[in-house]
Amino acid sequence: MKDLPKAYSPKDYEAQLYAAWEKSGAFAPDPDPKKEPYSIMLPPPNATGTLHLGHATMLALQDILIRFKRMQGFSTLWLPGTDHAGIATQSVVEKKLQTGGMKHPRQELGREGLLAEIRSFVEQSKDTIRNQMRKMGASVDWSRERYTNSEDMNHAVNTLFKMMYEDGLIYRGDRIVNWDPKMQTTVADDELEYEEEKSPFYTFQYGPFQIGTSRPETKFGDKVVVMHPDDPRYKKFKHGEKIGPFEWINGPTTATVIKDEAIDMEFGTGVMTITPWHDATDFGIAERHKLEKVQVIDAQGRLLPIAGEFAGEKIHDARPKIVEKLKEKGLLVSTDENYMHNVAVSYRGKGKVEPQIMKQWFVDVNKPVVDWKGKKLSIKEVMQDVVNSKMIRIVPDRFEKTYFHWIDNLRDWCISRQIWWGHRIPVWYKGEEIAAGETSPGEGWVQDEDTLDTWFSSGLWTFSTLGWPEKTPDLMKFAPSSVLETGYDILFFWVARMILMSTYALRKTGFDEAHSIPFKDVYLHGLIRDIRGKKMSKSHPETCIDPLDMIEKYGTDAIRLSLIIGGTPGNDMRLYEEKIAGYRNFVNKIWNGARFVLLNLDETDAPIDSAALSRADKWILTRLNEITVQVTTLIETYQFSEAGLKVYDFFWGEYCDWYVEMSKVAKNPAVLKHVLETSLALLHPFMPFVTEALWSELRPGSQLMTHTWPTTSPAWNFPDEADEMSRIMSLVTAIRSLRSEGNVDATKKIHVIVYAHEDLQIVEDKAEVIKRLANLGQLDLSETGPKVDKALTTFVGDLEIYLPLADLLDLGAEKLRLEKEINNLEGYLKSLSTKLSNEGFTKNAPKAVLDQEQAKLADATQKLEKMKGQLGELGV
RNA sequence: GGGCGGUUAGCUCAGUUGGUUAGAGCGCCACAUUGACAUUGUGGAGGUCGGUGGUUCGAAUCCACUAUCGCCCACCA
Repeated sequence: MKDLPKAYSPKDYEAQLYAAWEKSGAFAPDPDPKKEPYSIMLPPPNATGTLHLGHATMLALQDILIRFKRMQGFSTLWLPGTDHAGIATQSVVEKKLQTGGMKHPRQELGREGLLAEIRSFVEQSKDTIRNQMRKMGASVDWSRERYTNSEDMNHAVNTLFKMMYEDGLIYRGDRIVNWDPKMQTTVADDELEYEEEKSPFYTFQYGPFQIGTSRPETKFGDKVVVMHPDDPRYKKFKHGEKIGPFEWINGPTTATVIKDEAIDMEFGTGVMTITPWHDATDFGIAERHKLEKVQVIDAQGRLLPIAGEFAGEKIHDARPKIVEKLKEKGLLVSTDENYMHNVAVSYRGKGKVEPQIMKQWFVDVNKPVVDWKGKKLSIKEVMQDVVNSKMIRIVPDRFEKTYFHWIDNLRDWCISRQIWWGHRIPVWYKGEEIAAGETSPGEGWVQDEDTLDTWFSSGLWTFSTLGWPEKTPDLMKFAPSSVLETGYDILFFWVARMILMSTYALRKTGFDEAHSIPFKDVYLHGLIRDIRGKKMSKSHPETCIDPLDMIEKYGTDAIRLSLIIGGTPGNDMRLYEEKIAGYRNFVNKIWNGARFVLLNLDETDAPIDSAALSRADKWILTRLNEITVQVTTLIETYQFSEAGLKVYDFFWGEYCDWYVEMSKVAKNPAVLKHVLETSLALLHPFMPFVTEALWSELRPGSQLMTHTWPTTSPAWNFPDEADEMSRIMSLVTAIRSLRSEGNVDATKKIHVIVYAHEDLQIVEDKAEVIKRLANLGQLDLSETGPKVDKALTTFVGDLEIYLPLADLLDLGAEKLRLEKEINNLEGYLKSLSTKLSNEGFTKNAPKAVLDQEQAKLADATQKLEKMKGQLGELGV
């Protein structure tokens, strides 16, 4: 007799259990060389703050996989870590310093001073994150924790940079970049967000043309007017023709006509002037036609001397004045005040982006430098090949399409950032000379001031964390990792970049193609949304859920389940408190189910006696086998929600509601205990804490986390008895339903089909049925109340009747149903035999499939015969 | 403009190669309650699976068209 409290209190167990797991050393991979490796690299959260529900989901999913594989006997590595998140972190810290009263942190603190501030902030964040991961129950190997901006990571980054530089993959060039004047840095194309903005759209007279623009402040240097070559309105203008002089903002100007297909004839007047320095499309046109590029706005967002009287003004202030001047000159044709357009904003720093031409470092994605399957491929082609050839599988597979589309449009990647926080570019300058390397080539060399894009270093995550460029035992054993589990929102940012970096770097350092990929599977989870389906944000505190609050309130197991169940790969999921409370109830149900077992255990603790199994025992053991197979397969195919639901339903709906109830009349402690323990094992990956807590009550001194994953027991498989049992259960349900309607004594005619041992009897009078049932089980069913209710449930274990159709049925309806079913089956049989007589199918299909089809055929034939028999017996 | 996803009970969602009477949780209604559990049990009400057409013996599931909501990419002079 154990004395456990009536309700499970997570707080009393969780921290203590986690500490015990950690102490047991089982978080680290088992060194046994016979065990197959299984590894997951945790997508490193940004070391900028706290974990949100997205992180919690990711931790839960990965922990399920790791715990599952660990129990299955793999040598599992789950490597944790954090990301330094360049722009995001520097921006957060600068903002903090500014709210603290410092006006210009960069100028006031200098490079080293600001970096010191950021470092201490990051250390704090890391601690918070570690603590939260522990609370989530994440069974990560803390001894291998990594950080993207540590010294060894820096070494890996520098080594790779140098390799790429020497291969000509990294080059420096003048390119149009997305300049964030607020953070004073460039931003990558895919780090842009677009915000809708209403701003006036002006049409100006430009020589003989009318041109539209929402940005008149860029128009000072425009000397090129572009139109579509097929536009009939401008047929008389020739490509290359000079126009003017005519009056423009600051006096007369001339222009050149250029015809280019990039122009949309439908938009505005179909003519525009271009500003190559400050617009990506214009830059493209200028490159194609080898046009001059003039800078109009500086890096701080101020107009340059070319703007004449407006020089030095902020664009925002200058814009209305410029329009006013053009209006006075009679050059303003019209103004559309309601023009809606998108403005590019930095995803990280939230600053409005101004395109600029600048000297930046780029990665060439089209240069064929990778030895890949006997050819020289560009990194872009390798990225396509690994997914095309299924070396890497993306789940759900629809994201493969998205991935390919992104790669098809991939341009050279700008990797330099004008911020201080991050990996400083390992390039050194001395006059005109340039050298790449980790350390200064010597006297008088100056290192590049800029840092690398954060994704450059996180792209190395899967292998740099294992010790690359050294060929460490970990790297040899655990790369490539088994699965990358992350949100679909960073498929491009990160997943693609890891594929790029890993294939290049590992191939370059002697790994074959199969060992150069970063991971074998990619599992993408959806985003967690609030009850309204909106992204959770701090601006809506009423629907924004903090995982820590929920853990405090409902326990970790409950929140883990509520994040897993009901979610499907790649689809967003809504979360709300009631759902978490629901799973808290399940946690408590498990607790109490186990309490019952503990109270009813046999002192002898004898093993299951196969010769002394009741029908109920046989049924629950058979069901347990089925569930074990299903759950295993479902987890292996990343169907976590279904897997969790399966055990949930089994444990609550079958084990507790039926088997435990029956045990109150006639119990088999060995079976009770076995099914409970196996269920706990099956549930452990989903809800590690409560299962481990109960396990230690059932088997003191033993650890569930490292216990063997359940397998089926062929000796305890009784499909026929299980089948009978479920029919009996249906009958009981039907009788309960009658009783609950107050119909126990009713004389209403209902036909019940009861197959007794041998002879078929059709009993038309319900009262008669009740009487017979009562005789069989010595029950007085005329009584109502919980006693009868309970008795009905419990006595089915001994009920010696067989019910193929556990229902109360109208005979006419039953006949119709059977006829319909027979008709369907005949059609089914026809299609099966057609399939099996088709040579194309029989020749090409694998044997297993053929056998399966044959079995289906036999099965259906038998079923058909049975139904025909039943129809005959009905005799209606 | 290109692509992807959703639309199933009052609400939130499952339903993976088409197959008995479409499921769960929450909510709702009725009943029950001293022994595993009120964080409970039992029963019930509630759905023409967005629409139309097609394929099939059989469609929530496959195909075509369509409506609507959402997301991603590109473009926006």
